[in-house]
Amino acid sequence: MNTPQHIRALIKRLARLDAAETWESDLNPAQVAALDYLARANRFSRAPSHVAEYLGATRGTTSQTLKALVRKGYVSEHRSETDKRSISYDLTDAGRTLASQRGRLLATIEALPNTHRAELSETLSKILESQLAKTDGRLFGVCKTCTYHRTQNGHAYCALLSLPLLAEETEQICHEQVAA
Amino acid sequence: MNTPQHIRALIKRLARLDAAETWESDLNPAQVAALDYLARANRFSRAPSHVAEYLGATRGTTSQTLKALVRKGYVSEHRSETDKRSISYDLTDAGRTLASQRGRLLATIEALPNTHRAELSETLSKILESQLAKTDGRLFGVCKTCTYHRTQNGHAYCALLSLPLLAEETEQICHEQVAA
DNA sequence: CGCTTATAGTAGCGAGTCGAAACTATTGCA
DNA sequence: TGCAATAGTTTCGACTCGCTACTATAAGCG
Repeated sequence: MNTPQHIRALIKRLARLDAAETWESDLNPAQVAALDYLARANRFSRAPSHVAEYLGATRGTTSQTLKALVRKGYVSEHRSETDKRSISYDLTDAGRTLASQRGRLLATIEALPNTHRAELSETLSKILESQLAKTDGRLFGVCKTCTYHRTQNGHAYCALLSLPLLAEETEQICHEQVAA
Repeated sequence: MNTPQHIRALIKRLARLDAAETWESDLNPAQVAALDYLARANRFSRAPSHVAEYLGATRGTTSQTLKALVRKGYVSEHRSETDKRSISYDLTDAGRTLASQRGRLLATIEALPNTHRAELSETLSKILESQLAKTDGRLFGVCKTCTYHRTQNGHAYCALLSLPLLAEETEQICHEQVAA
């Protein structure tokens, strides 16, 4: 019972059952997925197009989902000064509260022994990387694991954008991230 | 990077990107999930309520999805003689063809080394079992791994339904399955 | 036996997702 | 200066989703 078919079925069912749980709140699965992404992404990666690429959806669809989150008060829109086309979405307090809620799947994963978690993380990461390679998708990895991440006398710095970074920002998802 | 949050995100993103791929066919993700279940389930487990429970959806929603599959010609309806309320869905040839198509995720999993596949299968199964225990959900495991599965002079037999089974049926999903 | 309750499946509703295509407003490049 | 690329939005039709209300059949029990 470790056929590829079986493993795929496990991944899909796990995700599906988790998504079904989501209807208990006032957000649907797509809205939860978007909110969850925004909660983990840095300030350069919270535009509709970034959410769309991360979720594998079109910009049009994502635009609607984001508007729904604004309407429900979990997220706020901020237009950029430098590029007047682009928009960034920030979580509101309500959004942060909702995003930090635990959920069954997380609790189950937490209960796993450390060694299993490490193996699981490793294997799933490999699978994701292979999948993304096939579609020219980006990894959306964490800032501090990026080739462009630098540290100068205790301060983090992005060599791609030529900008200083806050310590907590280096733990966030960046759409520009390239594995070191 | 093997925090529970990260692992959950990996599972959900993998499933989401795989679901996005299904729009390339003329079936949407829910329809593919239902078709995929029907392709793997035995003759006692292909009713709308079984599909609904497996997918974590309501009977109403599942009913519509199944009707869509009938309309598109991938599945056919069969009413039971013994219980006139119940219906079973069978795949048509077109349905079987579609269900056997490979897809990127499957190919990626196939490319994994055997040991990693075994570990992955084991850990994901544990997670799924924990999740199902929390919601009183059924495992929908394979017939031959069930407590009620018997073998009498080379022939398979179900001790719950008191019925003889075909060899290939013992490899299929059964909604009554209880892990031995 | 008949009556009540449980079960199996369905229809219709309103909100929202989904991709696709057409559209506006910027920005960037030649 | 002009034209192409980019960022985001709108609208469309098909569909999912949970929900409630409904029909038909079956099963339990007095």
